[in-house]
Amino acid sequence: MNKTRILIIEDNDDIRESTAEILELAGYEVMQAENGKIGVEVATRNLPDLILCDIMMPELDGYGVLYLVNKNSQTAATPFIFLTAKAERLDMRKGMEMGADDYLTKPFDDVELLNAIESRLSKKEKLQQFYSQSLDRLTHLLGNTPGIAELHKMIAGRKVRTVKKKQVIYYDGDTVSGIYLVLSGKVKTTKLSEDGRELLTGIYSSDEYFGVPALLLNEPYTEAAEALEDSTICLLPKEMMEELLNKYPAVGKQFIQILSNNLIEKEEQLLQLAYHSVRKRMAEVLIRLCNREERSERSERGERLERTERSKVGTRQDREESSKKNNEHPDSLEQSTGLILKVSRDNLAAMAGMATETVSRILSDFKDEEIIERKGSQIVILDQLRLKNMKN
Amino acid sequence: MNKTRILIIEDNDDIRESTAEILELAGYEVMQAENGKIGVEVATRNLPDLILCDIMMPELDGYGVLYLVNKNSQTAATPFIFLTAKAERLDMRKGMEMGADDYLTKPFDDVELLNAIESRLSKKEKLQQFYSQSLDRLTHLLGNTPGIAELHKMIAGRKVRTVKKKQVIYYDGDTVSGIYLVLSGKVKTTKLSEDGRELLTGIYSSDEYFGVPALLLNEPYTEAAEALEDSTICLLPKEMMEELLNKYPAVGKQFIQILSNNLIEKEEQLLQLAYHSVRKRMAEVLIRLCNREERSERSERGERLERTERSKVGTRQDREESSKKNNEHPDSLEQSTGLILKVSRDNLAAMAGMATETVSRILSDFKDEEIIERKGSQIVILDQLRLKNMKN
DNA sequence: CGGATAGTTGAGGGGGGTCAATGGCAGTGG
DNA sequence: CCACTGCCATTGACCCCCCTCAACTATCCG
Repeated sequence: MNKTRILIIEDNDDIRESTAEILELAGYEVMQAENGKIGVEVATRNLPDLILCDIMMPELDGYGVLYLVNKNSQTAATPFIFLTAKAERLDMRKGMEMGADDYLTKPFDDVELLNAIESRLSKKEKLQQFYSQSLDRLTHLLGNTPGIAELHKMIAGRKVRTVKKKQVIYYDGDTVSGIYLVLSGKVKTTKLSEDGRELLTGIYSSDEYFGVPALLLNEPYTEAAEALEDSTICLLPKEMMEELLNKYPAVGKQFIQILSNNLIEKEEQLLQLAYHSVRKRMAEVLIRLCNREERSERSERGERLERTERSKVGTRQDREESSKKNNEHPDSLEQSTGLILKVSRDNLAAMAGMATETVSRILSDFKDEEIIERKGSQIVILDQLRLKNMKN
Repeated sequence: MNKTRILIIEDNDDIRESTAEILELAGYEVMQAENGKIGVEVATRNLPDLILCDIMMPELDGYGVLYLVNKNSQTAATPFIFLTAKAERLDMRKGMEMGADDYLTKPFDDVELLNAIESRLSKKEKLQQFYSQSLDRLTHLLGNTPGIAELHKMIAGRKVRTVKKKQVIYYDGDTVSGIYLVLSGKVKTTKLSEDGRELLTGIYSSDEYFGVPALLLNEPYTEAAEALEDSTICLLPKEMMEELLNKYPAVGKQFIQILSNNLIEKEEQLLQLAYHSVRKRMAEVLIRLCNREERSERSERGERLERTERSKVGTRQDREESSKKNNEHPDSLEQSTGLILKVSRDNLAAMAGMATETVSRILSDFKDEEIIERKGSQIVILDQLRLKNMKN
């Protein structure tokens, strides 16, 4: 096997050369660049396996490098680690949100450096493997017309980004660089009203796209996106999408379906907000969440054959799944009593457009009426039917 | 010029033959069919210029004939007149809603018959001419990529349907036969809540499509559509749309844009319904209506050169336009004070999701504050800015 | 184990829905 | 021409739903 090749972009000669030395001793092949511009050139020409990059640099700063590297499909999947002085911590978050994979604060010692690099390289491999599974799943589910296959090939080449719970992926008003696909975890999109209350406009889990309408309209986002739990997502850049849309009608049809579904759902929600009591709205929100849950459960079950090796990756996640299975087997029908939802009151309130206190009160009522049960902050749905027939 | 060719479909031999005789005397070329099945065959083979058709027939009834004739693109644009016994009046409405152009109640005399036929033939010509103008307009506006041109060619071949104010075009739950394009007039789509209150989900005027998501999802309508004023619309059947979508990415892109826009607008409305006071919501609804008005006004103005002959067709409509122009010229800026809106309180209430009484009250307040003025049941917008900055 | 964060419960008040009565306006028929 | 009728818009009275504020309790985390 070839040596792993690392590119260091750093304007300070001392730091760059000493770092390079450490890495060479550790058995890596090292390339050096003394500013961002050169760095990008080297990256595109030599396609390193990993990039270390300073933020503060003349000519082109670290953000610029990251942006350009991500834009180029050949280098986009390359792990990218920021090197940064301690004072720049705040800017770091921005860097992470732009798609950097990790960061090291200067001064760093040898161990830190090598650890970060190795963990990143191994993680990349794992994620790549994991993602290729969910890709298979997608392909499997959606059939395999010419355009869709291209779409998936494109997804395959993209960098997988991990976001932590509560991390913001984009803000309302940000310019759009592409469309996002959730590989694992959950992401919510929200709109803020002037007085600061938020409305949850969508929840997206595995295999779902978000940020779609903004991309296709070529306008800034009209909503913010935030991870509900630790998630892995994948950015499909605008240029690629447009090319695919222009070439393959099937891709367009795919998105038309998604948009149409969304639209109808939103109209239903409008009706509910307009004329239904909080009580009924709460019930409807719970049902929406149940349906999501059942759907994703079903799609997971359908795949269980082909990926028994997944247990190597997920640990906590698998425990959850088995606990769900217990509650699911007693009656194997759709009408599954005992579905567990994990949502904060705040998110429930933001979905139904009401105050968190009201959510609390209504859930208490539901519990008294034995429609639901509370397990800590989780909600167990006992009687979907009564939720569906909730009077106004 | 060739003789105009008329097809009579009628199972009663006496009526059919006597009618045929009258028509031949009047100089038409006549074809006869003694039941629906034969009628459809003759229609597709000989492509008559007009079809007269009984409703109650063995083998295939009038509705069936109409359905099949409309489905075939070669015959879809042929004027279609129902012949019906007096007792069947109620069924008639159904026939008209399905796309018949007129009906005659048996027994009818010669004059009635010939009048109906001639008026229909001349109207067809006028409409065809008018529509080809709005087609030009569309093509002009949207550029002329390969797919779009096909789309317009298709529109050109379609029958134009006229609907009267308050006439329902489709109901919630109806199966979808195609997508609608408004050529003139205004159409609203509404959803009904269980307790009968309605929410207005969209208003569509010239050159806008409605019924889009239902078609593209292949599911029944989730809303009802009704004409707000006398309108002309055009149905683009499902099969054709699918073919175009599969062939031309540009067509798909077009609809993606429409859907995305709709989606973002709906999300904005969700936010408003969730957290804004009725007062602010009312202001927002008025602004939405103003924007629509200004937009359609602008697109009309852009075209005024190419269609001076239009005054032959519209009479009432043109008077409206000139009255608008008076209120528009004083300041030629966008910020036009004095925009006139014609909406019923009920529709306003349905748009904002509140009670009509509340609409009344708020409009009264706005009038006191000199933000609007009332001219009969019309509303004159005096101060858009204050509407936009309405506090919550 | 505190300190923070998330969730629950109570009291109070106002925004906006409901019901009902009245006022305007257009269409209809005498 | 007016009276009659029916529909739509307006206004008032009432009161209930749900939001706000506030205090309290549970849960999670270092």
